[in-house]
Amino acid sequence: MLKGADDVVMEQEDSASQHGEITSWDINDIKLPQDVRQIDWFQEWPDSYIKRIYSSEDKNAQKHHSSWAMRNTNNHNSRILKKSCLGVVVCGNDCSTLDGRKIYLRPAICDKARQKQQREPCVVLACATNSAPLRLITRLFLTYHNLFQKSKGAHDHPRPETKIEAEARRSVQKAQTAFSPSYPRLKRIQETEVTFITGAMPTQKALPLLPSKPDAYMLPANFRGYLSKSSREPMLDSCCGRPPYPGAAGEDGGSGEASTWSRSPHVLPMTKSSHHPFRPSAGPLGDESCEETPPLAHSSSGLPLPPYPAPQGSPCPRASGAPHHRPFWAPARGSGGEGGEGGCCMGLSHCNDDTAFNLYPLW
DNA sequence: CGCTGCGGGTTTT
DNA sequence: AAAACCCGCAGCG
Repeated sequence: MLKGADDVVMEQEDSASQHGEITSWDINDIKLPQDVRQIDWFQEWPDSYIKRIYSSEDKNAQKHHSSWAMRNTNNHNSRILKKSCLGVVVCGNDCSTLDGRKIYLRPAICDKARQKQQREPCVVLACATNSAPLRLITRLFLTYHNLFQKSKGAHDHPRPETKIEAEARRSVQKAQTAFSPSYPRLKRIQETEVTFITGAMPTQKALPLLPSKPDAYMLPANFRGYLSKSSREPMLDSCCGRPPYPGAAGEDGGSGEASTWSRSPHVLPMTKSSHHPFRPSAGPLGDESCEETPPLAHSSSGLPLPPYPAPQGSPCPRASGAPHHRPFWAPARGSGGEGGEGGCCMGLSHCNDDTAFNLYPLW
């Protein structure tokens, strides 16, 4: 059944090898390579079939973080930690914001919390829906053996919020509830929406509610059909597995199965985490190789991104978390920090896209 | 309160 | 038999 996909992933593995990565090991190996020369940047959005080796300095790798909502899946092997993706939470009403974008919330990891989450109203203004059915898609598995990581399968759903974004949204919701218990519910929802959509973080609460990068959980209307028509059976073959435009078809090759959702550098959220947590403190490759960021020629297609060679082998931090990707209009946080790096992401394509996304009113 | 890792038990392949 | 899933527990922030 999955043989086709297996073939694909094998090709992707080959592709990874071409990048010089060590692929001679398997996560199930009792003895994993000791003399690791190639250390990978932490993959915040692991997708498709990828094997990576992280630095022992990499705290995200140590903690087995992922921006996908992953839950543990017991494989009865204490040496190996296996996780499966929980998918993404979408509005049960299939609602959209005024500009047609969808919201993609992060599923709670805890079962109880997730059930509770699904009883909560949609965060989108004026959406009276009380159900936000969870799309549970577990085709991707992450396997960790210490700092060795292997992902298998492909996400066939959009990226949800990052953990930090979800936490921020929750805290904002909570705060608003606490502040005004008698506040009309809808009103609260509206404000929550505003806050969460603008990406306000706990640490940024003092900042004005500037629009941010909701891209991670808000995708263009083009993706509507995907969710509304095939919310149960995503059409991998006809949709995600194919580049949306001819130009990208050539590079497709074996990576076709890989989800395009996660291939989108600019579908990445602008989060606090994006600024450091998912960025190795010191990478073996430095800041080079960011040229791997695709020359986004997506504007016409409307799709947020073109598929591009899988992230594996791409140590570009931006490719995995849009790190210092501050909106062009956003004030620099603090006086120093990553300010100096912000400029490197001011590529036109990114800016154009971000501009389009960020300036869209959502309510 | 929710995330994370662990592990026993069960179901599916 | 192996893989995947379900569930509860404990530690932690």
